[in-house]
Amino acid sequence: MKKTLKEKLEVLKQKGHFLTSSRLMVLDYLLESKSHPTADEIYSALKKKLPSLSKATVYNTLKLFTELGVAREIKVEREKSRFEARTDPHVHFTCVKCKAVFDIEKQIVKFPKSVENHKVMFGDVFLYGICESCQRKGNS
Amino acid sequence: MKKTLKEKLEVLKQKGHFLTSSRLMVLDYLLESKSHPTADEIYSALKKKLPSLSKATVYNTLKLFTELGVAREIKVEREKSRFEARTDPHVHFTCVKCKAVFDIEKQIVKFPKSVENHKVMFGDVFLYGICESCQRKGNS
DNA sequence: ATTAGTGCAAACTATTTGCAATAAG
DNA sequence: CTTATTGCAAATAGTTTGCACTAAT
Repeated sequence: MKKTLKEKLEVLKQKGHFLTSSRLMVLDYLLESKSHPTADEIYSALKKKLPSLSKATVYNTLKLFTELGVAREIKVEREKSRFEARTDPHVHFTCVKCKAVFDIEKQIVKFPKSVENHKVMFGDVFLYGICESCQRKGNS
Repeated sequence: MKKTLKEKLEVLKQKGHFLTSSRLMVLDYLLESKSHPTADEIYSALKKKLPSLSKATVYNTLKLFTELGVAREIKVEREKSRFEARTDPHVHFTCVKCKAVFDIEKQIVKFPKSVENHKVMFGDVFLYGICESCQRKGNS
């Protein structure tokens, strides 16, 4: 279910949404980034290239992408959301020291279709600990 | 690792914290409740019994409990935290319709000690879907 | 030309903080 | 008595919203 830039743009078009430069830039930024950026990080990074960009537009864009399934919102910290362009199911590891979020390729769970009479549609697995880099720094 | 009220109060005492009526009430409320209440829900419920209670105290108390491992903060919605007195590992199921959060007793994952060179300390599994009650209501 | 999208500022929500008053030990 | 805890109000952080302006189609 990994989609390319072109495929994701196709989703926008087909649903009748305009291909604006903010949308292109946010989508491109998400696809390039592995760091699961926050709305504010995306805004700050893109503001340099597109000085007219406003934070509201970043939020609007991320909301649209999330609704269309073009991006995903990750709730590893309560205070702020992080976003990623990957929409295929995968585990996230968050470092409790440096707060970095990593994608884990190894599939460690297979979700059941139902549990205790509730119908399961999707699920998230969040692991927390000390990342490789912080372990090396003795930052534990 | 399921602890009783008395055991949890013991943790407070041993760390030199006062046993105030707000703390007793919040702890008692959490132990009685299966609904994973938000800070505001706890505040509203207890305000009736203890009219002098302030929201800041509820937040202070929940923060202290979380730090001491007496309660747990659950981040199923980004906007607000939910809390529970259970601190043993277990899966949470959230209904996307009614937003109710259920504890799942069945253990569906066993976390590895490390993944891709990161040291795993703990983890969360969140399942989302339609709960039994909403399915019956045809609320899907 | 239309109307969706943008930018700005103001509004909103959940949570935190500073400080004087209060109560647990 | 002493100092942790409380209650209040103000502050903060992230996100949303209303509205006039702009730009994609």
